[in-house]
Amino acid sequence: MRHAPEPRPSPPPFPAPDHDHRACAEGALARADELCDRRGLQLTDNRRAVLRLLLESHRPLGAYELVKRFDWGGRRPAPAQIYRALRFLESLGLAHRIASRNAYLACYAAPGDCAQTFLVCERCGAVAECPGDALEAAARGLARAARFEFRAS
Amino acid sequence: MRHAPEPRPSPPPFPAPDHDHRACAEGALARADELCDRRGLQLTDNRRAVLRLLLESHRPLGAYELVKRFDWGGRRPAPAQIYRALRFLESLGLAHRIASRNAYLACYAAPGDCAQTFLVCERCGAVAECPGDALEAAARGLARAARFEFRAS
DNA sequence: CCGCTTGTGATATATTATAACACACCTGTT
DNA sequence: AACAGGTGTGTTATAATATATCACAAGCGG
Repeated sequence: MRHAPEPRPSPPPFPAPDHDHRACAEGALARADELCDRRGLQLTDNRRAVLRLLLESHRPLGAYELVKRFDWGGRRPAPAQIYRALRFLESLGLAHRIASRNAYLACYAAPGDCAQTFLVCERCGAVAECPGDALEAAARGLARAARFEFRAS
Repeated sequence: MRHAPEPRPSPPPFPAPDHDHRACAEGALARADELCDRRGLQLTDNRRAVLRLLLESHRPLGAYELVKRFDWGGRRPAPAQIYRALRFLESLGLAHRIASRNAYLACYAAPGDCAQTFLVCERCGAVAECPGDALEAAARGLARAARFEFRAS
C-alpha cells in the first residue's frame, strides 16, 4: 500500500501518511483490543474486520465501499452489518464519520487523545486528522457563549 | 411561528431567534435579489420559493421536507427541482448545507459576512450560526500548517 | 429564423441508512 | 438438563437522501 516511488514533482497537498499502513493498523488494532477489554466490550470478528479495513485503507470509506471490500468467503455482508460495526466503533471513538463525505475513517490517535477535527481535500477525499486542540478550544468558547453544551462530533 | 407564550422554566439552550421571521425573511430575500442582480444571475421563482421556505422556517430543513412544503397549486416539484435550487443558493452563500443533518439552512448574514460555522443541537436540530470568526481563524491556521488550502464549507 | 444558453418538468435510478425479525451463542439460575 | 436474559449475527425489506438524463420552454444575440 505504499505510494509509488517516483520522485515527487511537488510536495503533497497534505501530510500524507508515509509509512507502512499494515504496521500502524496492527498497533491501532491492539489498542482497540485493549480498550474493549478494559470496558468489557466485544471487539468481535466483524467489528474487527471493519476496523481493519478502515485502518488499512488509511482514508475515509463509504459504508458500501466497506461492503464491497468485505470478503466473507465469497459472500458479502448486508449493509446493516457494516453500519452496526461502524456505530460500535464510533461509539468508542475508534472510527469517525465524516458527514460531509458520508464516509468513515479509522482513528489513529490514542483513545481520548483525538481532536475530532478533520481537514478534507475536496478533490481526492484525503483527510488529515487535525493536530492539537486550537480548533476545539475555539469551538468550546463559542458553544459556551451560545449556551450550547459542547460535544465534539 | 412564534414560540408558545408559556413562561419558560429555564433559559433556552441557544440564542433562539425571538423575532418576526417573516420580516427578517423579507430582508434576506431583498439582499438575495440584489446579490443576483449584481452578478447577472436569476433568482427565479423556484429558487426564490425555496429560499423563502428556508428563511421562514428559521431552522434546517431536509430536501424532502422542502418538497412537502412546496405548494405548486396542488402538485409538488420533483426532488431534483429542490436540489437544483439548493445548489444554486449554496453556490452564492444564500443557504448552507448542514452535512451532519443532511439539511439546509438559509443564511441570514450579509453575503460574505458569514462565519460558515454552526452549532447544532443534537436534540432538536436547532442551529445557531456562529458569531465572529475565531473558529474560522483557528481552522485557517490548521489548514495552513497541513498545507491545505482553506475553504469554508 | 437560427443557434446558443439557461432553467424547467418529469421519469428513472443511484446512494446511503435503518427497521424488523429469527436465531445463535454465552452466562447464570433453577 | 431446562430455562431465561443479554448481546451479537444474518437476512429481508424499505426508508431517506441525492443524482442522471432527456425533452422542452424562454430569452437573447446574430
